[in-house]
Amino acid sequence: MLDPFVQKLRGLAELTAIDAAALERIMSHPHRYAARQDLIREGDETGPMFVILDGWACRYKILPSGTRQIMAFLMPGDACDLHIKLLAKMDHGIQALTPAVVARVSQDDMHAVMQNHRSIALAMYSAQLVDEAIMRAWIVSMGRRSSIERVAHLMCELYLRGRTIGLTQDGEFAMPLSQIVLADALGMTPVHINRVLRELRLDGAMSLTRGSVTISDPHKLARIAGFDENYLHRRTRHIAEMTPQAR
Amino acid sequence: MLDPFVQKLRGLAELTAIDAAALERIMSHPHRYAARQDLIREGDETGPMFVILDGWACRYKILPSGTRQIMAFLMPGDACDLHIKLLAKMDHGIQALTPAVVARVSQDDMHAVMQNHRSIALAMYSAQLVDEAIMRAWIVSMGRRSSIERVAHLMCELYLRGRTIGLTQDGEFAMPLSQIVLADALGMTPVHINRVLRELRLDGAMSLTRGSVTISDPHKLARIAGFDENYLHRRTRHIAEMTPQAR
DNA sequence: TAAGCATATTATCTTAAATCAATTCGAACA
DNA sequence: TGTTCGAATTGATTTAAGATAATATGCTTA
Repeated sequence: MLDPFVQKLRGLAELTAIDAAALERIMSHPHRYAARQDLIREGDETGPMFVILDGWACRYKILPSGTRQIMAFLMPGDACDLHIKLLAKMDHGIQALTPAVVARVSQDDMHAVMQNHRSIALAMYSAQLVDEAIMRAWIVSMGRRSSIERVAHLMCELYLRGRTIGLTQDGEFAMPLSQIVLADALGMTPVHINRVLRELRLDGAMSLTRGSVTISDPHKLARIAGFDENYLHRRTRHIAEMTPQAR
Repeated sequence: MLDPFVQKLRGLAELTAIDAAALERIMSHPHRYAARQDLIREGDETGPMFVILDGWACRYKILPSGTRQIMAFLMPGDACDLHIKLLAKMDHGIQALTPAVVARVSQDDMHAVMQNHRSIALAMYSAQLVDEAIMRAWIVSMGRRSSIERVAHLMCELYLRGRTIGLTQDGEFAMPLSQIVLADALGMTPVHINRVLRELRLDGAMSLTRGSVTISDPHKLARIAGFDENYLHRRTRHIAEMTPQAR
């Protein structure tokens, strides 16, 4: 398995083979989680940094009313919470959405690697800045976009993120999120998500089936979303490459 | 003027007088901005780190439709964008909401100070983690809270943040945000914000007047908001101290 | 292969918040 | 000391999305 973490960081900084080897060393002995299993819960003492190697997870919070809000999706290659040990307790939970393989890296190991490998540190800090930009984009979506724009925008984001780590093939995207999960992320009801997905399908923009998204018309989807990929801060622009026929 | 930046970081880590002096050194020569003036605009090349010394600012984005979404409020003591130079361009703007005094710290200066003052580095990383937690709390609010809960939640957050840097006195809070600005932050219309504020006033929870908030019943306000202060990761709990008569 | 259960789908009805439209208020200033 | 202009307030109407409910579909697994 080509390490998706190394693959992702390579999109943010130049990593040598030596850097990559150092990363792989601290990520040996990954743990397996079942779908719906918590990696860590709200209120738990903060622990190691997690790196998702396979499968998807999310950050989430359950409100007193019982409703859930998902605040971030974590896909292979994503790391969470560099420096988290500085805080005492988790203010939210992290849960596997599919069966997942996750490395747990101690603060000390990570610190040592970043000290000895300058470009890893740069890549990690860049990744954190991009994660913050993604959160801001979610705030913009929830505040000022209609439901169809919001769904389209999230799909554009996830497609481009998935592309970096090889989850896409032409307009096909391996995305294992149920409509219920999407609803919890977008602050909508599953019923309404379903209606919006039908509209996007009839529009010929995209269609979602169990475990997979087909982007039929990337430009239409991006237009509906008002999508501007700048916030993902990739080295090269990719919207054009969302087109199935582009190579 | 007691430096609000030092005051804030002291809430996150133990700083010696020497640490404080080092911070003050790199923040000499602050700039003045008028209300509505941009510190930096979306699309601009990334610049120095900003530290708000006086006044309020916000991170914002203008959508193609012309609507604005505010993604964060910056008050005295808040720093933005440690490491920002790793990214090429700003994906959002930062604008003064009131006349403001802002220090601009170069990446190199900040790096040097963090190298030589371990506790400053720890405080800065903690501050960044708290900023991320605040963004996540905003996502939760926008996704799953009603308009009255959202307004109440934001007020609780700002009150506690303002408290750290001395903007509050008993139940009185110097908060210079107009209803239009609040609307842009909460993803609502100014008209609806106004209706919600009336409801909160009639409820006896809080009332907002030009430049100032009076928290009449902190516990009621926190109850309406479903407010749980854990995400602000303060050393001590403060909700009780929101009560005017508490010392 | 049938049962069970989560997920998806569709229709109907309700509601929270947006939109539209006037005023009113109040600080800045000419 | 009246004028001006942005901000605040209130009412009437519309609408996007929620709530409810009734199937349908399709994996799992017994």
